[in-house]
Amino acid sequence: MTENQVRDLFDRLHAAYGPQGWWPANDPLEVIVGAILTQRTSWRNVEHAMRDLKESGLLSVGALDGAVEERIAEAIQAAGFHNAKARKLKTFASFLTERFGGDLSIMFSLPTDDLRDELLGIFGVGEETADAILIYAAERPSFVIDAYTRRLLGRLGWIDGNETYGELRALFLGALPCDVELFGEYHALIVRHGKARCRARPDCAGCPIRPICAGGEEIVR
DNA sequence: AACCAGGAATGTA
DNA sequence: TACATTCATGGT
Repeated sequence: MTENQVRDLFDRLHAAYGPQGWWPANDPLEVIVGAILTQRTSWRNVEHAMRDLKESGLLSVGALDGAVEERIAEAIQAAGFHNAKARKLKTFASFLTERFGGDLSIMFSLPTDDLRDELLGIFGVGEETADAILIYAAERPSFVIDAYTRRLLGRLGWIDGNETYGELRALFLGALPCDVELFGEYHALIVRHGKARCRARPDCAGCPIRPICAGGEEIVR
């Protein structure tokens, strides 16, 4: 995967689908909650769970920190893995409360690298979730590598499937100008493309980013 | 009706 | 480091 390929792919996706305006949430906390809820889960189910969570009055740092895990789990049941995710949400809220007085803007005032390390130290926040929070909630430059990204790059024949998360992230960051909006749009476009086309059509028939996406084996996942 | 969806933690070797 | 298991709902 060359740097030119990375830049060219963005241009094709952007030409095909236009601006995406991600993340689909109203405020930074909703981005974080959504990022945790969507782990290995369809966005449709996440929207359902977010609605129920809000209607239960639990969509705030204070409410999540104060609520018992079982009540959170009940509210987010539609998202799947609800017990595990309830623990993650409560852990995040508790961490934020103890360490930063429950104020997201204080945590987000950390330098980007330190902020990423802090996020990765929180139970339930892995690399993808941390990068999603960095870009879409904290508005810091980073890049999200997810299943859609690996699937697309594999189908394009640009990767062999053994690359680590950090390696792929570094490839994108190294090939592009450091621009939060660009990074956010790029990932959103990859997801959009994955949902719209390549998943439904294994042979990539009618793929809007042809000719670079023109069939081939689905190598990863 | 099997298959999959915008992962992460934990345990084993 | 590398790989398996667990967590669980809802749409197609």
